[in-house]
Amino acid sequence: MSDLLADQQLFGIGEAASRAGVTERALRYYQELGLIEPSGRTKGGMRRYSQYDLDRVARIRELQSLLGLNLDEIAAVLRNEDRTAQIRAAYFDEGTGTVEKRALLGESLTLARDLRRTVESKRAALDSFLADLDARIEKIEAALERYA
Amino acid sequence: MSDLLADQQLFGIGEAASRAGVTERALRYYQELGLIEPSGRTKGGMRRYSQYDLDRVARIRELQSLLGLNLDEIAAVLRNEDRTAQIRAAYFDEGTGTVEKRALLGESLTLARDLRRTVESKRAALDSFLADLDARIEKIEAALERYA
DNA sequence: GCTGAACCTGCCGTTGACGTAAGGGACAGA
DNA sequence: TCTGTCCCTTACGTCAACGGCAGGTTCAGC
Repeated sequence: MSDLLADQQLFGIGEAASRAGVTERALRYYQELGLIEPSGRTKGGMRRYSQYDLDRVARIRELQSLLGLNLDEIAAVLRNEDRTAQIRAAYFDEGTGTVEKRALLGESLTLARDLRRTVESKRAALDSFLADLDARIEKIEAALERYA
Repeated sequence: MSDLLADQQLFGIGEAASRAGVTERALRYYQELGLIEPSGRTKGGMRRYSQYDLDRVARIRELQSLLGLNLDEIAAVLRNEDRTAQIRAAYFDEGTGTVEKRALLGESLTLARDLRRTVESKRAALDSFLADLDARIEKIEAALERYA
């Protein structure tokens, strides 16, 4: 149980920022835009971040650097993912009817597929870029070969 | 020969901008940063862009959106590519000695490989991102299957 | 030669994503 | 209780990548 408590560890904004690899200002800014909300606050009003929060920050950075989304678009993606989690919760709730469950799953699937399309098109572009680059490299290597 | 002339067609900044899918302001800004230089000017000083110039703009946008490079980094990449082209020219020049040629090719190869590393790491990250997403999608689909 | 559209060079404005400093409270350890 | 460090909110500053004028010039067609 002490392990469980250790797992529930909360961090101040300084520690959280350094673990997440961002600045404190960035964390406050993300919060301002509604991207994250620290899991708790001390009685005095100081932010306390959980590992879940840190993972969420990592996700934000990933969406930023990998897909080039701006923070508004990221907010939308995160809302979608939160919604999916919500759906999962309702899905496992005995009180949810079958028809309802199917609707929820369908919605969830649509959201995920939308994101997938975005990512896939990016990947395709990147692949063809890489192919071009490889062709160029091979040409140069072949030229060098002829001189070796 | 009229075909050749047609191929050499030059565009004003308005037409060039709309063809490249950017604004006139952006074209002037890229020029300010040394990313492009219109192939010519009229006697009165108006910019004239060639197809080569437009391709270069497309490349700038690609590096921007695909790799997330800023304009300074793009300037560096373009300088590298220009250098490679220069090298190719020298390479086919009879006046260039064998040792020199090999050095030029080596430099060219290094530049291309550097860029390749950047692109490849990005692709890897994107791939794992996509794999995660696919796993999520399959889970949802499986859940839906059980209800069909 | 005239006219309307396209273009020129400044140059200040804007937007997104934070940076940074001020003027205070909160907290943990001695 | 005191002290050093961490943290709070508020608010102005910054940097990249352009946007958008103003005031004058050039060009293409008639």
